[in-house]
Amino acid sequence: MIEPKIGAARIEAAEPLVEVSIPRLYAYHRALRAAQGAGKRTITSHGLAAMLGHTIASTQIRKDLSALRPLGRRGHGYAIDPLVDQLAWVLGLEHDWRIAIVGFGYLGRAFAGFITARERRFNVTAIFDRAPSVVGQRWQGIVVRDVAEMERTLADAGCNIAVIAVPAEAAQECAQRVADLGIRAILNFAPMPLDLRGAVIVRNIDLAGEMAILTHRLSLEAL
Amino acid sequence: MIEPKIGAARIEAAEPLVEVSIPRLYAYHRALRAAQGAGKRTITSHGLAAMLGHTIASTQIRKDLSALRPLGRRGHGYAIDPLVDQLAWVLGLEHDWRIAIVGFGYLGRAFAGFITARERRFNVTAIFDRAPSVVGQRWQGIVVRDVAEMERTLADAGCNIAVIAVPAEAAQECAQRVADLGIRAILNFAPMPLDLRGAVIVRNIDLAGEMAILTHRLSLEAL
DNA sequence: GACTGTGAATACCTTCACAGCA
DNA sequence: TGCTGTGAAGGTATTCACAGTC
Repeated sequence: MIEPKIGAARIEAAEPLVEVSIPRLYAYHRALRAAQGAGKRTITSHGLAAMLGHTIASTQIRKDLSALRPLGRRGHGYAIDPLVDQLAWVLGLEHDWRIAIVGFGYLGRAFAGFITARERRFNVTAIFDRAPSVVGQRWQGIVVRDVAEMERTLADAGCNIAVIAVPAEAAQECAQRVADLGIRAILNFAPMPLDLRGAVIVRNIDLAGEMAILTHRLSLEAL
Repeated sequence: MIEPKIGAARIEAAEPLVEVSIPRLYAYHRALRAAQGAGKRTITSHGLAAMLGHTIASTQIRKDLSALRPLGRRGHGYAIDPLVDQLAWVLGLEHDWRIAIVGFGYLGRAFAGFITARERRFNVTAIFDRAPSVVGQRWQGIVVRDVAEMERTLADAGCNIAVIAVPAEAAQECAQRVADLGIRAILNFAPMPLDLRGAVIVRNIDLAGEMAILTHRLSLEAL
C-alpha cells in the first residue's frame, strides 16, 4: 500500500487506480453529473448503483471510490460536488485533450461526433484520410488531410491522442507513424492488434470480438 | 472439470469457455484464416502469437485452444484447417445472424458497414431510426423504418441480435422494447448501462470509458 | 439505524513450469 | 528436440462481512 501524500497540492488517489476501475469511475462521473443537474447534493452508493441500472454493485462502487480518498460520510453518503471534481481530476478530465482521427470513414466520423458531444474537453484537432474524395473535406472547420502528409501536419495540431479508424491492413503502419510523431496514446478500432515499440498506451475497441461473444452465447443457448 | 462428451455429434468444448477468451478466440480465427489464405497448413502457438503482434502470449493461446479439445500435435503445432472450423463452430460463426440496427446515425452506419464487411454470415436485416430525414432511406437495399414501428416490423425481419446506437436518453427504452420483441442479445453503444428483465445478453461498447483510460494514464505520466 | 471503508474470502484469469508425446 | 497440454502458482478483481462513524 502506498502512503497517501497528505500535503499534495491537489487531491490525489490514495492507491494507484487499477485500469479496470477507470471506465466505472467514468460512469460514476457521468451519473453524478446528471444527479448534480437534477439538483441533488448527496448520494449513497446504493443510490448511485440504482442510477446505473444496478449493473454495478454498491460494494464495487464503494471500493472504487475508497481508492480515491475517503470522500463519503458514514451514515450519510457522498457529497456529490467534491466527488465529481475528484473524479474529473483522476480521470484527467480537467485537461483539454487534442485528438487526431486517422481514417475518416463512417467509423472515424461517428467517433468524432460521439466523443466531442460527450466531453467538452475532448477536441478533434486533426483528421486524416487516404481517399482523395475525403481529403479536403471539412468537419467542424477542420480540413481532412492526406495521411501521406501526416509527418508534416500532425505536429502543428498538438495532438496527444490518436484514434486509428483505418482498414486492418493499414492500421499497424498508421499507428507506428503517429507513435513516431510523438503521440503517446492510441485508441484502435482496427481488428488488428498493434505492436508498437516505445511507451505508447494502446486501447483496442474490438467490435467483432464483442459480436463474437454474443454469437457464441446465443449458439450455446440454442443447444 | 466437465467430462468431454466423446460421442457428441459435433466437436464441442471440453470445458465451458470463459467469456474473456472469446474475443481472443475470434482474433485467432481471423489470423488463422489469413494464414490459410497464405497457403499455410500448420502453425505453432508461437507463430500465432507472432501473427498477433505478440499482444497475446503463446501460453495464453495454448490454454485457450486446449479448452476446445486437443487439436495440436506435440512437437508439430496445430493443423490450421480443423482449427479454423472448430473456432468457427464455438464462436457461432457457422450460423447466419440477422442483426437489427437501432439508431442509424454515423455510429449505426459505421457499425453496419464494419460488421457486414468483416463476417459474411453477419447480415443487417432491419434498421430503425427516429429522425424523419433518415426514415425511408435505404442501406444495402434495406429501408430504414421509424422506431415507432418497431413492434410491427421487427418480428418480420427475424433478427436475433440488436445493436443499440441511439442517444443515451433513448437507450433504455429501445433496449427494453427490442427485448420485449424477443431479441436475446444486444450490443449497446449508448453510454448508459441497460437494465433489462429477462435473459438478454448485453455487451456494452464504452467508447468514452476507453478514452478515459487514455486520459487517466496520460495525466498520470504528466506528473 | 444508516451507510461508508476495508480486511478477508472468494472467484477469476494469467503465467509458470514441466510432464507427455511426436 | 520441439511443441502441446495442463496442474500448480501467482496475481488481480470482485464479493462478503463487519467494524467504524455519523
